[in-house]
Amino acid sequence: MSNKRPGRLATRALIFAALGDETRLLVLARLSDGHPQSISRLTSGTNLTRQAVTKHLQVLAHAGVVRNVRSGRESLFELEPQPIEDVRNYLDQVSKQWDDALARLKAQVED
Amino acid sequence: MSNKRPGRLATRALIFAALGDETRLLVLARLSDGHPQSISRLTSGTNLTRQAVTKHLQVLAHAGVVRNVRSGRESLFELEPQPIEDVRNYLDQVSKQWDDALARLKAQVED
DNA sequence: GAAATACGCAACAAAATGGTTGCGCATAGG
DNA sequence: CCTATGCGCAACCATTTTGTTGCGTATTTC
Repeated sequence: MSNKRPGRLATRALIFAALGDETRLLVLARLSDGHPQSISRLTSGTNLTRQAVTKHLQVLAHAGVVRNVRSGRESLFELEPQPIEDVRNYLDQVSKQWDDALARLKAQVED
Repeated sequence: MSNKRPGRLATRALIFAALGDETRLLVLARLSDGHPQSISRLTSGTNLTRQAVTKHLQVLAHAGVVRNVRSGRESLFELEPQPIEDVRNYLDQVSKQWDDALARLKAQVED
């Protein structure tokens, strides 16, 4: 029984990796206004080709950060907030662990 | 005068990219206890070579997520919380924009 | 129905990434 | 002093990523 499931850590790494590109952050910012947008629309404003933007969108979609909906001849993408929430909470947790650890170290020194 | 400065977006992309790897997330978790640790120590517990871990640490250091301090013959690494705070706040902002946008859309529909 | 728009698929190329091995140097400890 | 430990550097390799071009297909629009 090999565990083929990605695991939480791998999932988070995937999400972070998806966010680790300037173009994709730009796309993300554009989609954060709540309006689904087509690939062509998202392409305008970048200096890339439509296919390049398509690939970036697929990376985001594979990480679950974005969802695709087909409408007529257009392929619309909208933001999916849940994965972002996930990594946001994760970073909160890391920060908290760090703070707590520092507090403990400081208390130990002052003892 | 070309602007050589990375820019906020590029900086954030760099940080996210640094977090976008399972091994590096593991290292991060290990360092979040506040204790600086040597490369050899961080290598134990992974199935990688010391050089591989060194490269991962360099990626993290280049993103500013981690800081290197030399102590004798050991190269210690400790977590640097500021970049993590930065992207954490950024994700907060994205989430808020999304929520606000949805609220506006909903209000418009119910109108 | 013909032209324009939006897209998908595939092949390809260049560059970045993730990892290894081999080597040499510095420092700690018996 | 000599040995073991911890690192750094460089070469090298395989894979993935990032981007392009070319072409075919579906859907509007006139």
